[in-house]
Amino acid sequence: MGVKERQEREREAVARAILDAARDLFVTHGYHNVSIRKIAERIEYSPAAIYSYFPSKDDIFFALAAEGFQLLVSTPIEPPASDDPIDDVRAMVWHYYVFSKSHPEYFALMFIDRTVPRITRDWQGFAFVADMKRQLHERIQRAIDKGAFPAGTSPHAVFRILVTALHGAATLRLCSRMEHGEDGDVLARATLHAALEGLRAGAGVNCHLDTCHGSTPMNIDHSRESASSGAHPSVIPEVRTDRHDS
Amino acid sequence: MGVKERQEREREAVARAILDAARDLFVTHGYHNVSIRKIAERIEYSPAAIYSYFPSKDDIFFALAAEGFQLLVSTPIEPPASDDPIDDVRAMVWHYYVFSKSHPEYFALMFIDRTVPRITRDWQGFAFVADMKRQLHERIQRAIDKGAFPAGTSPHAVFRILVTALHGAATLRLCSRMEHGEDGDVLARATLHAALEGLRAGAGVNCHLDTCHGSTPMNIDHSRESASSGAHPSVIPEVRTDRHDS
DNA sequence: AGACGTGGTGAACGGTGTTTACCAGACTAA
DNA sequence: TTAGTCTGGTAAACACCGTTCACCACGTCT
Repeated sequence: MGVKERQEREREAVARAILDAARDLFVTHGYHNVSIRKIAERIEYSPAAIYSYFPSKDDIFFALAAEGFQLLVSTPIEPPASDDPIDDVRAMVWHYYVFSKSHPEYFALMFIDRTVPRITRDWQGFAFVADMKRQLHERIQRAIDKGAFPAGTSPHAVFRILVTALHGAATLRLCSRMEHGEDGDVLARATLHAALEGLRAGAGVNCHLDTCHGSTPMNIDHSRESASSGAHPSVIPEVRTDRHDS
Repeated sequence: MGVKERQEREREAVARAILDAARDLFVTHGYHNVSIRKIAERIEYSPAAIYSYFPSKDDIFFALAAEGFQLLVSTPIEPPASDDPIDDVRAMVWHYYVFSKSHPEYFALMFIDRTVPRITRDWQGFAFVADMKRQLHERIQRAIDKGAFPAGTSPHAVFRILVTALHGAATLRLCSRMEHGEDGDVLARATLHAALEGLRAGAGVNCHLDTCHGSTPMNIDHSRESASSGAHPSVIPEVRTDRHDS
């Protein structure tokens, strides 16, 4: 009777094994240096077998990206250094940097790699990430209400500016573009500190970054929407994963 | 008589053609989607011919990276908006962001791509980049002397913090990790502004980022030197280009 | 017991970076 | 002029890659 159920379980187990093998290999060798053949060899299946679990290498990435976001959201944030609401905000964004250190390959997959397939707009993994963002906004708003930032400061601006600044430090470190002997943590802390002080000095007042209040910062495929960029209209080349239809 | 000279010229012309073709293809298709075969086809040579001009695909990258730094240094900086020394500093670092927009593929090659070969420490292209950095430091020091930043502010800290913050904005934009509808220029300006205001408020005083005062922020191969990192010692996987000897 | 369906396979296709044996033609020296 | 050398370029091969497809064996259902 439980035949279908057992088959289902077995399918899931193999899919799990594929993801585990892919993750392990990605962590140690980097995404695009890992081949379907290597994954297949690791799980002792033929390369073709993988294609009955995932339509393409792209989709293995999608599944791992979802795991990455789950990891980012579910990892508990280190408690702030003091009761100062500034430190509360600092701890929240610092979480982003810590994640880039503790899970570098997930971070690279999710936020850096340009050779990785674009996540399509209607991706199921959106909801819980949006939830997290809402929580962050609320806590920032509370800090503003307590007077940690000048009245009129945009919580969204605070969020984006701090994440952007830390993203710079995280990517410089992760992509080995630090200066010789420079300490990534020190640079990250200093950059975050400067941005925080600037926001305390009023840089987030009347600062409208949100033109639409939409999604989260992942590599979304916006190709169908109007390209509303600056002076250099469309110089940015479309970089995609290797596919045959090129 | 001038035979050697003519041969030399011809060699150089072909090398130039290879680099031009590679650059054009990289700009439109992205670095790792371009094959030696495609470059060879473009210049109407056999793939093997390229290997008598460049030892590997890696070295074509090195040559292009050198061109990129040359481009970054030689492009004139947009004049500052006012006589305020703050605007002078702002204009200098903004140059970095503008470069990420006007030459996205060079920027990605030089500062983002983790799949690109590491530049070895004893690379000839160092000198003139170091020169540029010295000039920037001097201009920042002048701004400090004029009172634009608090006395005791470290010019090196100003430089690194501002570049790091802008690097975040540039990479978020370039890697398509902006929020939906967000304007890259607005985010970049806001982040830079916040960091500048923070430094004006004293975030750069007693801020020692330079442990060694060494190289420039490119992907240097530090493999021979002691890895002096933070809490997660060596989690960062070594990501290298596809090679057979792996 | 026999038909059916599904998961897995080997082999292939068209691509990749790189190496190698070889050749035609330009140059040089006798 | 002729013989020899040196060199730039090539075709073919090697060992990979992502992906597809015809096929087969086995478990399941009738």
